[in-house]
Amino acid sequence: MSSSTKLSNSVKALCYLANTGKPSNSFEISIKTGINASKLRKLLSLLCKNKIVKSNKGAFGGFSLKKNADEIHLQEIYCAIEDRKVFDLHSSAETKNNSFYDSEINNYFLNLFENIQIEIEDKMRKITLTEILKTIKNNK
Amino acid sequence: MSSSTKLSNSVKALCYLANTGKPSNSFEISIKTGINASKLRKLLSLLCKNKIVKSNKGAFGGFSLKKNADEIHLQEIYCAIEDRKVFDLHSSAETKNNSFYDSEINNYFLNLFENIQIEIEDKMRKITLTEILKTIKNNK
DNA sequence: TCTATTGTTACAGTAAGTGTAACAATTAAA
DNA sequence: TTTAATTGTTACACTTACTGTAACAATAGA
Repeated sequence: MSSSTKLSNSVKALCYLANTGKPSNSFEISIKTGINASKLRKLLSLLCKNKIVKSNKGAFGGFSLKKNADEIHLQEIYCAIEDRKVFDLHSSAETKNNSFYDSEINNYFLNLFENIQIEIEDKMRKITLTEILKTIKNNK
Repeated sequence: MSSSTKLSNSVKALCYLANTGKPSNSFEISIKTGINASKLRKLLSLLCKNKIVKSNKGAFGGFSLKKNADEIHLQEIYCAIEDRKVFDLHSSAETKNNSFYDSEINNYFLNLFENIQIEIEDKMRKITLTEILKTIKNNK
């Protein structure tokens, strides 16, 4: 799954959980969202580790939100499911030659990409699940 | 090449061209920057099509800047070499079910990612090759 | 005409992503 | 305590994308 597909799949699942209120297992969420149940469990287990979602094994178990929808923001969802950065500079293999400002330019871009990453996350930090739910309901 | 590696390789080549002043062929740039000559020609041909670089075939040909370094900004380099977006929502395969706000959530993210893309490009539009050269020389 | 160079295509090799299945671990209910 | 349901994780085959390089046609100046 690409980083953005993971994010939108996670939000789909979270929106469903926010709407139903009650705990739902991966099969139920799979049917309602169209996302493969195994994929869902992978994503939701990451969200569990980050205290966004609560899971219960065993009979009548399932997933539910661990916080209110207005306390969950996009940035923490993104961080929970994504380890990689948006921009990813492969400065390993080709950078053994220290010719012509090589490392200076790499550093320049590492710095630039880091700044961009911070801005994106700032933007996402301002968006809560509640707002997303509101937006999509208005557009329906 | 990942999108960011392409960008930094392009900037490396452009910095070299800005520094030497005179036309240089792909082999010379390859030696000085450590980037494969064939790769360089691919990148530089894209930059040619976008009027950033000038190329001359035949004996004593090569590449040179088509504009002054302070007229070349990062955003146009990025656009010249990159067709893909930073975030890329694969909304094709899985989205045939129109279940549970599926298309609404996809639209929400398409819109969000588009806004982020615009902000990144705005940021890049403010950075010229001259500034990059200045920064890397200061950090040397 | 000849030589140097770009621009483009092709290709083999590698790496990464995908979707699914399987199953161990766990938990709650009976 | 047993049973059934469910998560969490691993494995795997499949596909797709990326990579680096080579090759060579097209081109243009000497």
